[in-house]
Amino acid sequence: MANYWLIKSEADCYSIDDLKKDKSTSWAGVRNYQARNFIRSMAKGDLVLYYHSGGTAPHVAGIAKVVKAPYAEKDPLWSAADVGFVEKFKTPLTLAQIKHDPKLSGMMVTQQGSRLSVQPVSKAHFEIIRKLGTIS
DNA sequence: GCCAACGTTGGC
DNA sequence: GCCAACGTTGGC
Repeated sequence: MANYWLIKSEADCYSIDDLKKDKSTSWAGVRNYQARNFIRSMAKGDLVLYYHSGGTAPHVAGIAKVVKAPYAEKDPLWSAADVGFVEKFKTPLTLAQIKHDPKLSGMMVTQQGSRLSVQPVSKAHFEIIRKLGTIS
């Protein structure tokens, strides 16, 4: 069964445009045990919300997918997975909008102090966000 | 740039 | 094993 995730990146560090240009990238360097465990739960084909943190209005910028199952980094304590570009949203969905939408309540990213850079997302939430981001 | 929230480190 | 100090994240 496919799972859904949300991964964070600072837009001026590695944005969805960078991912689009590169086609895919190795999602490595996560140094948080909870986030690492989520990475290890990823499977090829899982869909991923690509979230830009930082900036004036943090937002979900588009969709990526797991293109290579998780593997150990050089240091076997940590894991990485490869994610590929799927689509960039016509209308990025801001964190404010997510918080405001009752259908999206309970998402981990809206909870205070959630600093996890890799988070699970429910199928329902994923599909709502994809729909909202894709309409022009 | 500020600061609250959170995770990690390290002395005891 | 506790907890204070410290570093980092990330919204605002």
